[in-house]
Amino acid sequence: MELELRVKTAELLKVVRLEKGLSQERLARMSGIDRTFISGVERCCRNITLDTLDKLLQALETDRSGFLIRLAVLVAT
Amino acid sequence: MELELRVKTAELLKVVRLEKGLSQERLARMSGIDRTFISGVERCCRNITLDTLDKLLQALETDRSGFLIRLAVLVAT
DNA sequence: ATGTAGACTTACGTCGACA
DNA sequence: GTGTCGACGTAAGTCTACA
Repeated sequence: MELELRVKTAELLKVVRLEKGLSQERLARMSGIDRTFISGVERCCRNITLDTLDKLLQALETDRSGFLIRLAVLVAT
Repeated sequence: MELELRVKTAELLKVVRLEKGLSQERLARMSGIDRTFISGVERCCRNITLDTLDKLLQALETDRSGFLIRLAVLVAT
């Protein structure tokens, strides 16, 4: 399926954000990424770059390795 | 470290391409991504989006899940 | 707190050419 | 076969404002 990676990443980003108890607003301030863009990413209207994804992961205090493994599981199903 | 995700992804993309015995030229034709851009990505001068990464993985006939796990290992070290 | 809309700047990604 | 350069169109990412 096309777009699979983007869709699953969007899903997982939102899950992790909620796990951390953060609002889009707070994540935006912490990551330096615009809130409206984060909104678009989570609803999968926006195609994110690796650098921007990296910034979000850092702000979420999620280690990259763990995120990638969770993503691998999501993508496999 | 900043850019970690991008750097490690670039590394792994090149490794996988060589494992498959493909040239940048051939990968470009197969994926529909421009050769000069692939060159830039592998040398980490370019910041790729998830959709473009996905296209490259499909052309490389690498399952997304396996790639993400290898990437997780690379990023962890 | 989130979604959307528009206007804006920068970088992604394409293409042709040459070392 | 790869790196690089320059030019180009489109989409990434910012920002303000309103529901």
